[in-house]
Amino acid sequence: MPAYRPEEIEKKWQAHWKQHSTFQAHNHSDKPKYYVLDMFPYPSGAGLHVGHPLGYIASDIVTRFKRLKGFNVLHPMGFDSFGLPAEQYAIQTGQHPALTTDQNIETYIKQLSSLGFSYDWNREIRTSDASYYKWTQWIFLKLFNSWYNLDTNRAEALTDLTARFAERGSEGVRAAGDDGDRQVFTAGQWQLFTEHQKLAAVHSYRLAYQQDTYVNWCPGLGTVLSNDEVKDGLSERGGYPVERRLMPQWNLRITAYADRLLAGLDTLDWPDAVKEMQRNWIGRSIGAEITFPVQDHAHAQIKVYTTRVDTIYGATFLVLAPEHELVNELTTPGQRAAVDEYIAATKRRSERDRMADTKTVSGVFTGAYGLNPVNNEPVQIWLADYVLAGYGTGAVMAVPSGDQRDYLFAQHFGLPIPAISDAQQGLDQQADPTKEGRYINSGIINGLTYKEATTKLIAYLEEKGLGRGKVNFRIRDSIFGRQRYWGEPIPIYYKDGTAYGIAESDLPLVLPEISEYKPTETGEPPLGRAQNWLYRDQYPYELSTMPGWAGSSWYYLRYMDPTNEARFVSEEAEQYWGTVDLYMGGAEHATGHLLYARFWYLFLKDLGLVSSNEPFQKLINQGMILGRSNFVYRASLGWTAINASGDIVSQDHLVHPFLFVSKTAFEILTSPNSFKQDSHFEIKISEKLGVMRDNMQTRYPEYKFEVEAFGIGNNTGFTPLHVDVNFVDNDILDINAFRGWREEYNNAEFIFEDNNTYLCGVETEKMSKSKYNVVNPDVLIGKYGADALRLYEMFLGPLEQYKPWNTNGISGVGSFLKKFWRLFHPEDGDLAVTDEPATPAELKALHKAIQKAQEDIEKFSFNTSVSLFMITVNELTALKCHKRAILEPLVVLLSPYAPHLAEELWEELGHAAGSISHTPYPEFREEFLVEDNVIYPLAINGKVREQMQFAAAATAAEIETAVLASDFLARFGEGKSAKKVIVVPGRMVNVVV
RNA sequence: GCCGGAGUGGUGGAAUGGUAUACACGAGGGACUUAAAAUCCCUUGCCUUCACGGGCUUACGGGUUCGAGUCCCGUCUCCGGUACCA
Repeated sequence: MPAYRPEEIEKKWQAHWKQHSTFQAHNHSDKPKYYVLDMFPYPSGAGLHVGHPLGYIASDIVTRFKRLKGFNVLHPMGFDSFGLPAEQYAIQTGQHPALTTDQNIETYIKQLSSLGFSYDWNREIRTSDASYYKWTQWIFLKLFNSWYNLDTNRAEALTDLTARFAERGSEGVRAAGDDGDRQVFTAGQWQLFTEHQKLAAVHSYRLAYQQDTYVNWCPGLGTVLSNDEVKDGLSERGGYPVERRLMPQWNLRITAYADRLLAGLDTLDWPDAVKEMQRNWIGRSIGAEITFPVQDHAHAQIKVYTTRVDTIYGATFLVLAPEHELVNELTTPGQRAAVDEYIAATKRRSERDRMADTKTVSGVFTGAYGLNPVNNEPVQIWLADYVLAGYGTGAVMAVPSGDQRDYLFAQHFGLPIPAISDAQQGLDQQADPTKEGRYINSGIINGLTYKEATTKLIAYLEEKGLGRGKVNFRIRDSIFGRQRYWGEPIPIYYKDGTAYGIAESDLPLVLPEISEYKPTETGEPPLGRAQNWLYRDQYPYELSTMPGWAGSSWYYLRYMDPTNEARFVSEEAEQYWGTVDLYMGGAEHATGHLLYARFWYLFLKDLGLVSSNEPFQKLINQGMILGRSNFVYRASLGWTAINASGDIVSQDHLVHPFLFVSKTAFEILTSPNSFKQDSHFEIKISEKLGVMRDNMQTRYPEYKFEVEAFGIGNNTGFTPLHVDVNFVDNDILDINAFRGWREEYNNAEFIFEDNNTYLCGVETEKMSKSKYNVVNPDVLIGKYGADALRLYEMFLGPLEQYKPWNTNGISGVGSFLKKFWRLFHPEDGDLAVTDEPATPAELKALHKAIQKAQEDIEKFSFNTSVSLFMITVNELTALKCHKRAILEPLVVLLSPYAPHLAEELWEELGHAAGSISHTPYPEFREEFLVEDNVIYPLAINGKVREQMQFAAAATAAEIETAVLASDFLARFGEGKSAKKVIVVPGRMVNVVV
């Protein structure tokens, strides 16, 4: 084998691995197991850019390393293949989303294979396959047929609940969810219920239930979105406006698990940022629910939720959400018109306006008064849209001296702001939420501290039946339906308007074919178009489909046993593989997927179907690779054309050439204080304009032209435009490629740098098509090989960090691989590895590498291991080392990073093809690192002055004596004497003077 | 606002409290070549000096320490997340 030719050896080994299923993981093994999971990709039409494989490369390195360390590694890949983009495309083109999805998956598999990833492709799954979504539907039915028992703190079968109803009625059942929605009945009444009535009574207990819910409705996409799919009031996909709307929806009762989801976080080895995001998302707060009677309305009561009961004497008014159920009843005739108008105005405001506009204070007085339960003081009842209907009770007691938002409201509407603590300060300026000091103006808690007051008030309110301590969560039940086609059908049918789950034996409920993917004319979801789509030929099915996160909430379990037709995963497989040991993926899933998947896992655990508490033990977020955009600077030119009779004519029909100025020219010409000495660019421009004018003259001889450049000396005359980074090398523009890019640039003219190149501007931005900064891995693999790309992505910097992509550096790892190759093939000829014994220097280089390579992988510090390999190869090259004893272990060390190269060299060294993947990792032997002598830096007061060599065995005292006996102090001590000598054995000596 | 993370050469970045700037890119110079590519060698934090050398430097200001990029306190900037959550 002559020179290093990645294109040949990479294809060869990829084919070998595929043909021999080299990376197949077995469900029975004596080896310890290790499960490495990549986050489930959605196969988008754009394919992969260089940012995508970052995490896959890292996880593949870990996978291959663990195999060498003797683990049975599960490292699967599959596709989250239901989803919006394919469906949007289907609506536009009429093409079935399954088709485009399949094509996209093929592209993904091709690209992933070309990077040399060691997936067990025999376990590939796709969420849109009926054999997979059968089990997603099955889990849904389990949720549908379960309730959450607060006494046992776990999900239980609904049949247990109905048995209990039959025996004892609804009395004493403590279930997760809102008891306000539930009926109260005796066992006798239950037994007299019709089937219909029973189902209605039971519905509000289910973990999957249908309810009128305020949703994020996105008219642009024709569907509802979950909170984590909405960013700044716009849909995350497509950027369409989103509005609040009350609609019947399927929901999953994730709130039942809020406490366990929160507590479980403490057991996980995850980035703090992700854990913190989940904590905030769950949003547990400890407070109290307090009832305010309403003046002149004997039956009306307003319940508020507060985390600061201690401030109740400062509550001078109440604020209800505009949607609050008592609004109508409480509004006095005098305020009726104002209230109606306010509610109407609130509805008109989109969610986005409401979020954008948190500064303006708005609200309206209802005319009614509540009574503060601790002192019977009347307090005004207001409406304002800063109070959310969905959180707490939809009503707050406003304490203007303690809460800034209440303060602003009170100030705006001229309501009183009484102080409640002797520690509050600056109340003429702003609220002070302090918990310090003693209470004042506060009835029974005057003089008490925060802690004392809270305890006393809760006891007092509980005794009077007007309040109780309560824990609240910010998290809401998850909406579990989309008014879309391309998703799992929800396995529900309706009989006389009542929802039934279909029989498990009838699963899967296959997604029917339809003629068009749009909603029906009557506004039903696309599934309304399905012909004769009825359960058992008579009952209509639910028409919404599951959201994107349904299939991805349990996929990691299916990989353990992907083809099982009898069970979602066999007990054996689940017990062998357990949970994911390393989960690699992006931080964007922090509050969506990662929370839903944990929820489903806990639910399955309650049903006894899985054996642990948390599905993902260790999580690593790979940072995003940002694009490096290049810019050209277009000059604004003013053309004048004059015809034969001397009139200025319109030029719409003429083609004008563009003029682009290089970066330095742009910077000088747009700088407001450019001086005359920099004016050579202006001269260049006016010369160039002359040439351009002459060219126009030649092209359109019927006119006379004048042209000038606008805006020199400020920023208006030049427009920075993104230029495709593929036309740019080291920020130098390829003029010919650029001219050929677009027709209108064919005749473009340029003002160059002084070295006659066109230098582009640079900025770091997200990688995206529209910014022309997307770098395609296929191109780089073609040029440098997959091994080089793998190494380079790791070499860029710490895995978790966000970092800009710059293709320039890849040549460095390219030459490293060639150097590595040359250790084996010095003359670019046949293998020249010798069996000579290794020298101590060579052994030291090798064992340093073995030690550090392992440490680095265990710390997920891949960038430093690449540097380490470079250093090792530089050392061995300098030592002219071509010895098997050194190179053979070194190939194994490198193999997780550059597997193709390693396989090839391994085979050349005489090993069976493909066997490097399961060979043992070289053993580190410390004795090779031991040196006879150590060079110590000598410092005066911490400042290093020179070096001195000592025997490695020398004691601190010996070194101190030797240093003081030398002329070191005389030369650097500035005549002072040593006060103290610090000797750090093996490291350094510091003399204090 | 709140919660995370990060500030080190022209660039990406390295550094168990112990010689800051490893490794790589880029740049400059040289060798080989008819030439190019490839490859190899030298220089490359900043200031100062003909040179030897000297001084300064890890966002900024303090502190702890024999010794701080690293630990502590304060400030600033950037990035990510989140937000009328009562």
